Amino acid sequence: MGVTQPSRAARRLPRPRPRASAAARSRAASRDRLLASAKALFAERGLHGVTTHDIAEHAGLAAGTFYLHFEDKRAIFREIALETVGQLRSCVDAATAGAAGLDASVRAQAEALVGFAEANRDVMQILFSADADASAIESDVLDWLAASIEARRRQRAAANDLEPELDPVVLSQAIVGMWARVIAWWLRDPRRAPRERIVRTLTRIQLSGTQPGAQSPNPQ
Amino acid sequence: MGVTQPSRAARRLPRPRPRASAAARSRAASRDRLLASAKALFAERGLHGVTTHDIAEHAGLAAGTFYLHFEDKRAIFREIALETVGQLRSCVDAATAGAAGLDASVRAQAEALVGFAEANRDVMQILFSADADASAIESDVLDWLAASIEARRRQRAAANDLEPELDPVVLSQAIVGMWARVIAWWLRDPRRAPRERIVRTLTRIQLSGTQPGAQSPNPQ
Amino acid sequence: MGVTQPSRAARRLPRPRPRASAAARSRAASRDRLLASAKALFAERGLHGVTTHDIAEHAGLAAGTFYLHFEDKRAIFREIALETVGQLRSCVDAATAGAAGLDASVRAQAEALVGFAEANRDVMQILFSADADASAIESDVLDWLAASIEARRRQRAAANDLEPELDPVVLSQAIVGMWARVIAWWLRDPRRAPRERIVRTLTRIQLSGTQPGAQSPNPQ
Amino acid sequence: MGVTQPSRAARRLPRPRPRASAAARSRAASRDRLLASAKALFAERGLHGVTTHDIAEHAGLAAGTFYLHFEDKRAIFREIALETVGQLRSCVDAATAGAAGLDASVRAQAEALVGFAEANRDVMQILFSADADASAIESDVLDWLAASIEARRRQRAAANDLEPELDPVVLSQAIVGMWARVIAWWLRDPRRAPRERIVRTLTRIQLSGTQPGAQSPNPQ
DNA sequence: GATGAATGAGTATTCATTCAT
DNA sequence: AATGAATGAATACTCATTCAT
Repeated sequence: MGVTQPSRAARRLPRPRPRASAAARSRAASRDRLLASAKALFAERGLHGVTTHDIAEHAGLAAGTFYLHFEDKRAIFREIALETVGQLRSCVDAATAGAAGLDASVRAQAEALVGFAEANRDVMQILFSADADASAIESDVLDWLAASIEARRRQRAAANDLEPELDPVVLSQAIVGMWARVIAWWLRDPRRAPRERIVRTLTRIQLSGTQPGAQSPNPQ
Repeated sequence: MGVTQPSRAARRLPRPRPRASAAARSRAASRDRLLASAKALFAERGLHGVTTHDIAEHAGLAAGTFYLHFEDKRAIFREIALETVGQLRSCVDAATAGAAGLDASVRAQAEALVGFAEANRDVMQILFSADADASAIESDVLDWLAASIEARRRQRAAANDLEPELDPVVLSQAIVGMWARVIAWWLRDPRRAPRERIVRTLTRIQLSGTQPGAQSPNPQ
Repeated sequence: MGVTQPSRAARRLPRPRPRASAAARSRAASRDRLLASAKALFAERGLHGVTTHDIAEHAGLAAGTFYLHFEDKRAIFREIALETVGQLRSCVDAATAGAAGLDASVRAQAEALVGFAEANRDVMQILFSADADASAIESDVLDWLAASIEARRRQRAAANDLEPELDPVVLSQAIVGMWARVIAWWLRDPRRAPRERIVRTLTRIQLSGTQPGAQSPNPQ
Repeated sequence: MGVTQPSRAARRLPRPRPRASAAARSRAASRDRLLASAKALFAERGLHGVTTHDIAEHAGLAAGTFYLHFEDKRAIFREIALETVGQLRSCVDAATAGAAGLDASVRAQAEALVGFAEANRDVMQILFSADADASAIESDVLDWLAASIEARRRQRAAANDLEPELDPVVLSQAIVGMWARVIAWWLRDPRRAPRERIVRTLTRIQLSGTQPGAQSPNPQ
């Protein structure tokens, strides 16, 4: 007795808080289960290959429960996509922020990208796969990535007072295309190549495609 | 008996058994109309946004007629995709065959690709777009392209007796990813960049990402 | 042999006409079956008590077939209602057109109404019943009837140069309310009263409620 | 032990066992809120346009609470309807009880009806509207009203030793039909006519339709 | 008593596919 | 070969109702 007696404050809200939480916690748990199930199923079968029933069933819930948590199928897809884009963004931004110099920065970016993909395999497969239907999500993820690459490239060009030889817009599309394809391909079966090789390849191509003078050395 | 003999012109056509050809020609015409309609509609609305009724109606045919010509919806999609891949392949092969040297070859390839995309906008949008559901077509088009790039690369490496610095498999995935993205992006609105700039950008990146020594110039 | 040989004309369109008709006739027959089933079921169970599946099944058709013929449940309801209103209108108009004098006209109207109700029991039960949800049909049937009564009444008042003692709008609402209730009640079980008694009662009330001087006998 | 004796005021209330009444009062309050919400919502959107969630939410209660107070959706609808019918009945009975003579009685009835409708707009809209699905309430309200009119009429006929010219059953249906329609129409927008005009119209029609000799004056 | 998350049967609707004509 | 009406399984979504807390 007497051990860790509830404080007066705690005693004053005897049910309200815990009770409300019990339901709220259960609700949140269901929502999370639905999200997790959706991630797994979308990654495996694509947006069109999955029904709301599938998701609910996979989450151990009744069909109708899905609609207590999400507007409809597109809504859960969008939520997953947007959340992931946000995380990826932070992750890449953090990585490049600390990098000094172009080489370091590009490599850090590639590493962040690959690391994130590894840690979020399901979601990245959704995001970087064929079915990541731009119509389901308002904004195309890759377009956003391309835009952020392009912006950085322009900054650098301005700083160095260089006229970029290649159109930055086209170049950024090429880079994200490369990223998406390589990462989707790799995630489908990570034994296809060691992680380091992926990072290195992405880094090299991006760097060489970027640099002035990079194409002169081919004497052939 | 001699009545309604096919005209000389009709006989000149490669169609077999001229006597039966009235029916056969009509059949072929329907089939072609279905294919053309499917290309247009898939390009515009994607595989899942088009019904077999839509295709038949657009072709001016009855709903049931579709199934006289194609097994099912995936079959017509697959046929379009495979036919296009075949054409693209010939086109690219022809272009690179005549090119001397690496630079010329890579540029010829890029030109062939972009030219083909321009001339077959509908189909390429299908092939290189999000909805080109790998599950609908048995073999992924881009995988095939990647394989062919990889093969050429290995050949060249063997010929030059060079150990490629970058993994050819990863590299080829990167290249087709880049292609697909840039071309799909460009086809969505070709006024985004002049054709030549697309060709040049693709050529440069591929070349620089490829060459030994390409990364040395950035001494940082 | 030789008996009723098809005429040359008939022979000249051997398939086209009959063939097209066969499908069209079948289509029309299905549509009619759906309409008939809908009438019966709506009359029995009301708009909300009937599903599109019920209608299709009752018509001996598959669930999906319903949608080949009608937009949705409200559409078939609306079609039934509007068609019936149209017929009723013609019927009543025809009856009153031939009637000379007020008495005759009112009686003819009542007779037409009751006769029509008898001949179209199902549909009238729908139209004059509780469930004839004005939201399902754009315009309320009874409102239309009221408006037409009101118009006639105003005409007559103008002709006779009389200031109507009772508000024609209110009066017309009262009359259609009376009609709808009495007819719906009677149709629910026509043995409740002989047809003639219904006609007579409706006629009397309408006439007496209408006439100038009708209220004089209560001198109070 | 005399502690916390209910005040005299509380004791005057008809609630039993004052000690338990904190809970009981709260319970009754919830029930009342549900009833009030249901009335408002049913009047606005009809029986089928309102969900039990809607009612609970409008009442500021949780969804499940609804079922602590009512068997199901039809039960609350029925309760509202029956309670209202009872009130209306008393109201009309009280009004006619004090009236001397036929005219006065009919007018008093009309006044009571219209007054009640005005004071209970929500509920009367439910009761007298299309959606007052007779299947939801066991007994049709209007049937009850008709029966009571009919009874009075028969009484009077017996007293006066008159053979009624019109079938009292049919007549009573006509009258309630008229009432329901006019009142529903008026309540939908009371600015349509001044209250007095409604009362007067209803009175006149009922009186004239009722009286022997009422139809003689039309000499035409 | 109240809560509110969960249930699951019910309903509308679509669409790939078949088949009698 | 073509037609096009019909099919019916699949799917999204709703909502009255239950029950553990």
